[in-house]
Amino acid sequence: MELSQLRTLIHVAELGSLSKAAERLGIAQPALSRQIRMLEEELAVRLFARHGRGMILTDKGREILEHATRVMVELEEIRAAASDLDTPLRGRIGIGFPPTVADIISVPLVAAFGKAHPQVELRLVGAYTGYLLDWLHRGEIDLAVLYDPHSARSLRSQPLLLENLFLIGPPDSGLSGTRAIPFKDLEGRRVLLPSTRHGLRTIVEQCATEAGIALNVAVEADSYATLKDLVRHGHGWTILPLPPIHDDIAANRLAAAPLIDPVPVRRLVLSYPADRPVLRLARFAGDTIADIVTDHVERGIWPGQLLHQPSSA
Amino acid sequence: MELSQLRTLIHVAELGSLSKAAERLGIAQPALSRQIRMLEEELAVRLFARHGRGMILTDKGREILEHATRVMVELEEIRAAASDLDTPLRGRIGIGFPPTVADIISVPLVAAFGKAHPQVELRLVGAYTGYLLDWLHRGEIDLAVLYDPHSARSLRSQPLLLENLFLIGPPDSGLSGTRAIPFKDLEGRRVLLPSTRHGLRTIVEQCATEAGIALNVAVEADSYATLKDLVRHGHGWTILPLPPIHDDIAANRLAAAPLIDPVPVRRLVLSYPADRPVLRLARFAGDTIADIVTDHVERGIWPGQLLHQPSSA
DNA sequence: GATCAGCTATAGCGATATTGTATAGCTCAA
DNA sequence: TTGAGCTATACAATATCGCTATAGCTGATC
Repeated sequence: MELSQLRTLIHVAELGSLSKAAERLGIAQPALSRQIRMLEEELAVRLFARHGRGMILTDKGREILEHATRVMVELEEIRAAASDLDTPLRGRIGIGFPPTVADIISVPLVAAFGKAHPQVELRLVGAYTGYLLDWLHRGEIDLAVLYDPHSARSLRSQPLLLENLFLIGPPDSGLSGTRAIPFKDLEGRRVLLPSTRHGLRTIVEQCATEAGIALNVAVEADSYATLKDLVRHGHGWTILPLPPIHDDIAANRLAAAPLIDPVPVRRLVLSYPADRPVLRLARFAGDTIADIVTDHVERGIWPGQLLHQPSSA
Repeated sequence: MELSQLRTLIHVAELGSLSKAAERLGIAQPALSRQIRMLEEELAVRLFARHGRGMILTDKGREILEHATRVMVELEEIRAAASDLDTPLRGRIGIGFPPTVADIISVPLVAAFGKAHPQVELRLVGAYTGYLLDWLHRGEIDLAVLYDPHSARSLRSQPLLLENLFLIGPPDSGLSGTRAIPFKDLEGRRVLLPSTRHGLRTIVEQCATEAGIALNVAVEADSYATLKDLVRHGHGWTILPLPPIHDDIAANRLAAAPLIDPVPVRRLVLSYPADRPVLRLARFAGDTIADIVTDHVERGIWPGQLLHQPSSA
């Protein structure tokens, strides 16, 4: 096995043709034909099925291609390690967030990339966990911040934060950051919540069960903006994380109080596809996101309990 | 860069000598000298520091060696993929468990290896999470089942199970699997628990706080056997997972009841070091452990909530 | 300080491997 | 049927690799 053979395998697989690969690589077509033949002979395996106009990978060829690709990735990492490490990274990366998390993290994340790796093209995607999971699996994004899904085997996740949820009411509701409200006190009161397919709703209902009460869910709305508006106009209270409410509280449009007995929390994780190595670009993005989360929690902007060790800088 | 150069790098690094590597590889020493020189020239990096009797890796050389090793691992995976997949794996693997989990998993795990990969040498290690984490980091074990630690960045974890904890009393305590006990009922009652540095204790105290009560911890003991004995002899009640109690309940030596408001649970995860690729041996072990956990939960032997999708068999 | 053992590095040469050229042969579209 | 587009093989040319010979350095020993 030689690196040139693996390189040829990769290019022929992508182009479906020895002749096209020869043109791309600047090597005569018969040379590539023999490289593939010698690789197939050494492994005693048919990598390609030939037909009249080109060749396509067999199942076994596809499997071996994945390893060959990883070899190339490691060689790139070798070259990267050998080169000046301060050299800015290039390329593009897709990062997914739940909408409210995107609001918090986008600006400092873009600033961090702009400073360290200005040539990187960022693609920041805000969507709900179900969509983000789908895009991770399909390779349309490279990593995502997720509210804790029941992890598929194909994801590698590292916990970031247990995010506290707060009771949100109108400004004259008497709710205060300094006076915790027992969950039981919500019995009989009108609450406005996202729909049952929303993870936050599941957590709130779980807490109601633990507190031994039934919730009076007057309205379901999946948009935080809608929920906030309804609360401001006196249609009931809601339960949300604090960051999207921060400005409304400062402007005395809304009030918030912590909940206890029990304390509703959501688990935030950073997830990567498990079947692809985490490249330096994704690693930088993940580290930066973790640092931003840490900073926001430590400054009190984002109430919750950190679940990871901040990276040493 | 050529594979022969990477292979030479690996052997010279290990032996600290071109001459010794030449002897091992059956190639003349000047040929290896030129291979290393050409690799250093291509990468524009000093991989080795030469001295009078041999050569040792530089920091950069050590970093590049890790990638080179991964390349070799991927090549082995290519050869393995190419060969008959039913061929039993060989080698040795270290797997760590918390003690009670080891009791449950060891026999079916060894049976599964014996059937599919009889030539694999298993090393099953029972220890508490702190020790297991340390051994994972140091490479003394290859994967571990852990009660959910605050994950270090260097681990890749996949969730397995939310394990329910039960209230355990003597047979005449009136405790029954069919009658859940509210956590509040423990107020004022003598309870026997592991010490404060034990994860289970943390969870129980957290639940007590949520229930708004203080626990009367009469005795601390880290051994489940000791706790069981003390309970049997009427010194108080304890809170433990069900599997280690299973036989005692069947023999009417102990009684158990679920707890609610809140329900105490522990999160079980399967962890691998993040800085090493998961080889087929470790992957087989991980899949098998997940299957055993699934089987035990589905048969009711291990009460809890599965957190992963069972592998399709 | 001299000598020797143990090591790495380079030069030159022959053997081997790889690539390029020429071309045969197959498939498929027009 | 013809021609375009492709893969596969044979052979020659070129590049690479390993071997031998040996220079030079370091460090242990006497």
